[in-house]
Amino acid sequence: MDKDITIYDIAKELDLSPTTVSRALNDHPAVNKNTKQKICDIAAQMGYRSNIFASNLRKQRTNTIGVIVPRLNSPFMSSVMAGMEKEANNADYNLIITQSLETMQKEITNARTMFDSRVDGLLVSLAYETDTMDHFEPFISKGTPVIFYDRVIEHNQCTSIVIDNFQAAYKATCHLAKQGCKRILHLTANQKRNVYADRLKGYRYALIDNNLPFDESFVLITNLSEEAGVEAAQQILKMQPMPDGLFVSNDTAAVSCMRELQKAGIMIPDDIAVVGFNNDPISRVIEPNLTTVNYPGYEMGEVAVRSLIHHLNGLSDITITNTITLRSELIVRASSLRTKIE
Amino acid sequence: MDKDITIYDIAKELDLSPTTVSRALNDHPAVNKNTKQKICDIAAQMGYRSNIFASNLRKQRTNTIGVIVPRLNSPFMSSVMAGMEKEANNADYNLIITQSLETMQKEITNARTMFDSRVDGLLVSLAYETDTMDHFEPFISKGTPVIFYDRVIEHNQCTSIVIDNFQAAYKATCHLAKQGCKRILHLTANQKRNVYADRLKGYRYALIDNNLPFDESFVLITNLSEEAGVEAAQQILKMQPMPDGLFVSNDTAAVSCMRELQKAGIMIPDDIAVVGFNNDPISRVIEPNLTTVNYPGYEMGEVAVRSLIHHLNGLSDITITNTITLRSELIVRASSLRTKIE
DNA sequence: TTGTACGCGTTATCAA
DNA sequence: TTGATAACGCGTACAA
Repeated sequence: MDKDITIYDIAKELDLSPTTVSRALNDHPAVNKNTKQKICDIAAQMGYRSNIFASNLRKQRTNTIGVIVPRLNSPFMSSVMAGMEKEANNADYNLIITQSLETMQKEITNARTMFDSRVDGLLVSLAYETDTMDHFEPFISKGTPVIFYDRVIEHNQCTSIVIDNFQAAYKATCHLAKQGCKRILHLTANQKRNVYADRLKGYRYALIDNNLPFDESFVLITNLSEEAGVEAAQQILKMQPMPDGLFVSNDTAAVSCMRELQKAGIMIPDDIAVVGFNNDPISRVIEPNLTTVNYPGYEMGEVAVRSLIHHLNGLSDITITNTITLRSELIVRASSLRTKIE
Repeated sequence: MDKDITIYDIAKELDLSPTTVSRALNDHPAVNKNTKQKICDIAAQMGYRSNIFASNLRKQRTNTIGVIVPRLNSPFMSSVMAGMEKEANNADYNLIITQSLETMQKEITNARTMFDSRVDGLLVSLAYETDTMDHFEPFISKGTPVIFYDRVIEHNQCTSIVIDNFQAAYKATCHLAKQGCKRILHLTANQKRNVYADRLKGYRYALIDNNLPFDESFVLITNLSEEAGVEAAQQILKMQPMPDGLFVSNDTAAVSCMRELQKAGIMIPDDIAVVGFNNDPISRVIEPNLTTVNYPGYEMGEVAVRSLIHHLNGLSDITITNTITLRSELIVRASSLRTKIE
């Protein structure tokens, strides 16, 4: 339990002032080259480590970015985190990460923690049920930048980073229609969240543009978990006529739903064609391979952190940028490719 | 960009001393009930938020835990992170997370960052190539607890949290042997890491106990990526005689290897029986479903944080506890279950 | 080029 | 029960 070395210890050792030591250690130009060398040498030798708290307290800046994420353990979100960590690390920022576990209550608590931690900026993907933005106001009014990613919300002071969920869903649904599907069911989640609302919209417009009727009962709102996929399959099996196409808002639910349908003897894609969302690893493993939308999570994480840091460095202004949209694409695989069209 | 409210502002407002305000806000017993109420009320009203840095600086404690992880975006590691975050959140600790990306260089840099951030404790899973512990010494000599999880190393001051990799591999290999496999190949990773060294050992002992010969060329050391699985399959296809059993140290590589073998017309499990490791979601999706070792990542994360916090609170002493071993189990699925034994 | 002196916001100590 | 004061370690305006 050694005592920490401070700049005072170094100053005493070299008979200099703490000021000079501080300057030397921070590459301040106004310090003699030799002095600087001596200071750095002895600092290393004594095992000096700067005290971040004292420094932060003084500088009113933390070099820390707060991240609020619904869940850490999904393939998509863990890719996002990986991309964020890489960029933050490169720019010498730390990442404080918390999960809302899809509840607004935890999201509010997390925001408070982030605020108390004086993060320089905040990256947020909203929980399913969040329906107020009050917990982010303290950041806004303090001038701390807030960026939303994936599950975003319109806010005139915040940038959003998204993919074009409407377009992606539109294309996915059109693809199913082109494969001859007439009764396409959409399995998705809470309509409070842009990602799911936009996808539903894309689905509806695609139906219209393909002269297919919209049926309220063909939209299933769930939490998109593995279990939700199974339950959806059970509902689908009871429907008559059964849907002949399925557009699911994530791959987890798409795959579990497919498997449950297959267990019941449904042939995919011939009886029901299926499209998922995210391009998770399982989508490439399920048989038949799942058609899905490639969602560039890693890049989204990189872009989010990069934008935030740019803004913090005054190189850009996120209060002007409204939305950054990343490219996504439909990856067509066997689960939706019909050999013979009806 | 409002100015932050401090305890001085509150003190002035109520004509009290900052000391009393501080006490009231920290539930100190020696403060009048009414005074306390008044202080808390006005604090809330003024939007006071404690400055963590000032507090940390003064208390020499940060309520922050550092986590070093090889990669964030693997199903196993993201489960571990999720478990850690949950426990940390519950105990009012923050988590600073960094990835080493499997390089020792980054791991060292990360450790420095953590040290500078004055984390109260450090949780580490080692990179493939790490072969010195020097970067953790500063923590040890300062009395900051370090706990290793998953990829651990023997250290007389640190607890390790693991599963019994030897036993797990032993059982997996014996299972293959019982299925009639005579030539079992082991696909694994860098032997510097306990997890892979122990599994190789378990594999070897299982061979011995089943009267099967050990063949150096039947141990493939890779990075266990998806590509590595494909390359392994290509090597396997060239072998003669080909192996008839395959024990792979993670599911990612096991699955990609299986698929490549299947493409070449190999029947699984009849030509080659396969066992993976981790119980990732893909293991339940691949056909035939992959026999694998269930590795409780979420629990490992919880246990790691819980142990650390217990230690920090003086409720236990991790310098005494050598190792915490979590339960793991072989999950037998179709990829290794032979209908007819040779 | 170097140094003096103070403030960042909190908490611990001691005294009243 | 409350308050005055110092200290945590660093960075910076100002002075030399």
